[in-house]
Amino acid sequence: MNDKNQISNISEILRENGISPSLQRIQVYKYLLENHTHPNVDTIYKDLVHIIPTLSKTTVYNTLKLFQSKGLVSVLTIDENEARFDINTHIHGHFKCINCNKIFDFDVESIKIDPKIEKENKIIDEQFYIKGFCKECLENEEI
Amino acid sequence: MNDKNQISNISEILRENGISPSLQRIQVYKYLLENHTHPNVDTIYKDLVHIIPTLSKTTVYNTLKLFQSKGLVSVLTIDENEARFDINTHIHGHFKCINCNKIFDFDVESIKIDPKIEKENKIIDEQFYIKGFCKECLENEEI
DNA sequence: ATCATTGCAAACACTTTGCATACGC
DNA sequence: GCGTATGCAAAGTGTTTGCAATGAT
Repeated sequence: MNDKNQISNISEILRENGISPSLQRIQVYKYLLENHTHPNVDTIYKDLVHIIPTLSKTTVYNTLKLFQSKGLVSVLTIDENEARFDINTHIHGHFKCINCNKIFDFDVESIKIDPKIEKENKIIDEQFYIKGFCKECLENEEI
Repeated sequence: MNDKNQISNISEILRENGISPSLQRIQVYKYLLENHTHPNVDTIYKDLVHIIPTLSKTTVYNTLKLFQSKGLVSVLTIDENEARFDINTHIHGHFKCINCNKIFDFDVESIKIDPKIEKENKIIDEQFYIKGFCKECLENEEI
C-alpha cells in the first residue's frame, strides 16, 4: 500500500471512531501502527516533530488520550515512571527487563480467572505484565 | 497474637530479609499486613504519622523501595498516576474500576504463556490487571 | 566513634490546565 | 464565521536527591 492510500485508510479508521482526522492525529496513529515499540510520549513527539515541525507535546498527550477513550490504543503502565502506548490488537503480555528496561511482547495462550469477575463486572482492558531479567541480559552480564 | 508478639514477629521477618528493624520499617510492614487495600504512599504516610509523629514521606518511600528490593512487597502500577503497594503473597489479579477507582483482588486460576518466556528469561514479578466498571457502579449508576 | 537511618527542602520528570492562536467546514 | 484543534507557558503532582541531624551498636 502506498503512503497516500495508507493515510486515507487511517483517516477512515479515525472517522469510524468518531475522530476527525487532523494531520497530527493521522501521524500519531500511523506512528503507532508502524512502531510496535511501546513508545512513551517523548519518543513519539521527538520522532514526529521532524514530520510536523510545529507539533507540540500537548497535542501528543491530547491525541493519545482521545485514542485511548475510543479504545484505539492501550496504555501500558508497566513502567513506573511514564505511560507507554500500544495500538490495540489481540491480547498479549508485556515483559519488561529490569536491567536494560527493554519491553517486549509475548503470547498469552489463556488466562483463567474466577468466572464471576467477568460476569459481574464490565471489562474494558486487560494487561498482563512480567518483570525480570531478559535473555540477552542474562547471557551478556553477570547478574 | 498480641501486639508485642506481632512486632517481634515482624522484626524477625525483616531481619531474615537482611533489613534492620527500625520503628518506621516495622510500622510500614505492619500497616501493609493489616491493610490489604493497595494503599499509595500518601495514605500510608497519613495513617502512620499518627503513630509516629516525626515520620516523613521520604522514609515511607525509602522503606517501600527497600522492601521491594527484598521482594517483601510488590508495586502495583495499575494506577497511571501513582504507585500502590501490596504485601507479597500468592499471585492474584487486580481489578480497577475506572468509575469509582476502587481496586480489588481476584483469584487467577492459571495463566498459560509461551513456555519459552519462562525458560529463557528470569521472572521476578508478574502482574495481571483488569480495568473496567465494577459491579457496584454498574448497579448504582447508568453508565 | 562510626556507620546506618531518618527527615527536611529542593529538585525532577511526567502530565495536565488555561488560554490565545490557527484551522476547517 | 463558528466550533474545534493546536500549542505555548505555567501549574500540578508523585517521586527522587542532597545533605544535615539523629540514632544504634
